[in-house]
Amino acid sequence: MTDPGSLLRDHGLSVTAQRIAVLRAVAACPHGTADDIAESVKSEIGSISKQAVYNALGTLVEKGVLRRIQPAGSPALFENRIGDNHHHLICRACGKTVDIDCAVGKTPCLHASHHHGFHIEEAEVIYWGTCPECRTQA
Amino acid sequence: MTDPGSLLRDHGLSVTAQRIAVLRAVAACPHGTADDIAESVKSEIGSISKQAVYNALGTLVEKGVLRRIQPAGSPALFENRIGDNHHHLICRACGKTVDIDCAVGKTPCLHASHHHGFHIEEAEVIYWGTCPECRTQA
DNA sequence: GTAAAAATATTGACTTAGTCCATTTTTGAC
DNA sequence: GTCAAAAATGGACTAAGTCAATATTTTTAC
Ligand SMILES: [Mn+2]
Ligand SMILES: [Mn+2]
Ligand SMILES: [Zn+2]
Ligand SMILES: [Zn+2]
Repeated sequence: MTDPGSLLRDHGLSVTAQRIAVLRAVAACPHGTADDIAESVKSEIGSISKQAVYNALGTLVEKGVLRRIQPAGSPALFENRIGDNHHHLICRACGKTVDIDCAVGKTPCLHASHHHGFHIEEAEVIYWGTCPECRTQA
Repeated sequence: MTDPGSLLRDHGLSVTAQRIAVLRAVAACPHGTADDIAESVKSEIGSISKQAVYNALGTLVEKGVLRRIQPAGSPALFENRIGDNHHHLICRACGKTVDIDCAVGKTPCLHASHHHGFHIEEAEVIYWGTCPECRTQA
């Protein structure tokens, strides 16, 4: 991982213990919720306020350092794998989330057939299914 | 529209004033929120409880009569256009939501490149962009 | 048509995933 | 080191639902 301090400085952000810990936590739990991140940060630096977690995550997403995924029926998930337009496959039963490479590459992989005059910025793809573990249980 | 009474009966559901009104409301406001539906129902039959709205919508989605869309940062939306696997294009600025015909056949992106042993049931696609109105304002 | 059983609706408390805001603390620039 | 700007904290507040007990309506059986 890039040094969190430089990463923050490179994006014009002040370097705080909380932001550094949040960056480390996201690296440690990919596709973690704000709550997962908070727990991980607490175990690393002792304490952090809920608001600081949301602020750090929000700012870092804004700067393009992190990516936020908001699957239906789940709190938002965060990851630091960015810039490759990858997608997600989520288990409907247990919520397990895995990365799926975009079959087409790095450029936006989907083009709406008729765009109604909209300017399209992103095509978000979520695959829903059942993971191997949940499937054997059913 | 199919007669709401028969539609309910055909799916083994009891026919109640609330369910009929909810079906009419969804037909009247496609991509409406539970709240939109509730307002529409109230103007039609006088009153309905919040819970009855959620119950009716939930049951009808379960039976495949309605479809629920849950875009990031928005309450769930409901529609009665089902069975054609169409997608949605949403304006980031104002939330305007329009239908987009399914891209299957046009892109390889709808088939996960590597499915990690999951059984994939659905590929959900949401296009994010800016609608013509919001674009001229910017 | 009526009565009992089953399904549904109502009400109000409760929950989750956040946001808002006033105050305190930390950071970066000089 | 001083000071202004930025960030963190704590606590109240909100939106979008869910839960559970009770009341009402609908269906089924006669
Ligand atoms: Mn990912
Ligand atoms: Mn639609
Ligand atoms: Zn699973
Ligand atoms: Zn718009």
